[in-house]
Amino acid sequence: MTIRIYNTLNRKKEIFEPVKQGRVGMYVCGPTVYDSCHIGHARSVLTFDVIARYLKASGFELTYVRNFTDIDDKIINRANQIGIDCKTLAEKYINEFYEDMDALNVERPTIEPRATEHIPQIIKVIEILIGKNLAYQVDGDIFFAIESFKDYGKLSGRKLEDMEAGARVDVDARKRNPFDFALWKSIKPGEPAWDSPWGKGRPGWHIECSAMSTEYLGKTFDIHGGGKDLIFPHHENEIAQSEGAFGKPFAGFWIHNGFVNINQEKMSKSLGNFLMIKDILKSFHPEVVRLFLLSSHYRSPIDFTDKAMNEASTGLNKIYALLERVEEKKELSKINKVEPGKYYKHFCEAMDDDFNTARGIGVLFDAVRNINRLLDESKQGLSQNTIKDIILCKSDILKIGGILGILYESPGAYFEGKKSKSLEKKSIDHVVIEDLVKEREQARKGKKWAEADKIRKQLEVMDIVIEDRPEGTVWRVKS
RNA sequence: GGCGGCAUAGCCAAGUGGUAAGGCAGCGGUCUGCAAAACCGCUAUUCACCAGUUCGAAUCUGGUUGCCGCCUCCA
Repeated sequence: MTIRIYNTLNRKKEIFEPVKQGRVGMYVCGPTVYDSCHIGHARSVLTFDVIARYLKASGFELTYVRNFTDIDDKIINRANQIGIDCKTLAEKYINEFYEDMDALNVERPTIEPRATEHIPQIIKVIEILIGKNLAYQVDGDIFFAIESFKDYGKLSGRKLEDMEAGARVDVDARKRNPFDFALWKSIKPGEPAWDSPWGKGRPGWHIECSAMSTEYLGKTFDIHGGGKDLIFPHHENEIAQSEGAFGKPFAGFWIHNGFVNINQEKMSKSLGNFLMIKDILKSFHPEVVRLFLLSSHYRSPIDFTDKAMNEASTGLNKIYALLERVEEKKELSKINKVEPGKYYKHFCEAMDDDFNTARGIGVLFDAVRNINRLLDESKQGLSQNTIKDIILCKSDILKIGGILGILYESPGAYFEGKKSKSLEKKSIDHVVIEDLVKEREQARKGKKWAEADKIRKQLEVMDIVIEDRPEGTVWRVKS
């Protein structure tokens, strides 16, 4: 089984081969912790969460590093605004990040380093760069000299000459080239600072990732990821720093996820349309968020709309309803360890092709339909063969769910949770519904259809849907 | 100005040389007291447009149009 990954570095899909056979080192740029996480963060984090899960499931021993940028202009500004120190601010948003991502069932990376805890490593890299004449000091600031690094621009496909033409960059007369960037910034009043050979100051934005990835994954590692926007300048600069300092190839594969739009608009401060994860989770089940975000390929842009979310919700219901249907059959409850079946294999084929979760979700629905069909066809009882097929297929569904990070609730808990949440929102008592359902069942027993239908209508207004099954009546909340 | 991406049914979305996955919505059917759920069938002779390469293209090449992103903090 070979995995093919679209490598931003070469702008094509390439066969994935890690530096060390069987082991993968992956570094992903995490958030700058100065504000709550929005749906765009969720997409990035989920993309790499699924990649990490899949690599592990494929047998790789994975070291997954995702950093927190906990010192930076934005943090300083925000902290000063609110009147608290940077550390407290960062701590607050790191905790929020965990709350959001735990809610979204994101697995923790192997290591989650913070910039402020790696100042010595950062200083060391800067010293090497100065020693190699790739960086220069002006007052207490250190800048990287991009013209001294011959490969500058290879990730983003930029040429220095072209960039200078229509560039909009801060003019800093002290820089040799306008695109030179700060490795170290000297202390300013009211800013946190650390001792360094160049006096008190703090690291620039890009250097932390070079220092921390090297610390935990080595000078050359396999995968470096992040949002598309990070390609330039952030990742370009990381390459310049790391390859400049160590003279070795940095990351073998560069993976970048696409953006999330809101109703076809880019999320931006001016539009004020940032959708925060914690707010989305008030309206939608976390697995709906996952299913929605994973239903497009990670590199494509995706448009967040209520309609799309409701469709994802309908889809998730369908899968859980199937799982519940299987659970209700005693003869299907045997839990034996089952080898991967054809649906899981098809899913893996999709994932091997640049982590194509969209195609994989198609396979998931195929599997769901397959079991529903088998159950529909066996009204008279399940044959041994059918039982075997269903157990295998269900096991595939759960395996796929494990990679996508969905279907981890029991169907019962899932539907109960939905009911409670929906009824709570409408301030309707559970008991009221139960009573109406019982009343209707009585009416039906007496074949008083008009009365039964009237009650059903009543429930429908409350977004309650009735299912009369052979075993009895069940009610659900409309998705 | 420079760099890059995208255009597939009513909507969402896979498919990168071999004859259009999947989901939602809709219609017809099975089931049902009627429904709901589920299943079955139907719903793109066609993949923005034009030319070319090829036995064969949604897929490759060139061009046109339209949309979007990055180049400034941004996932």
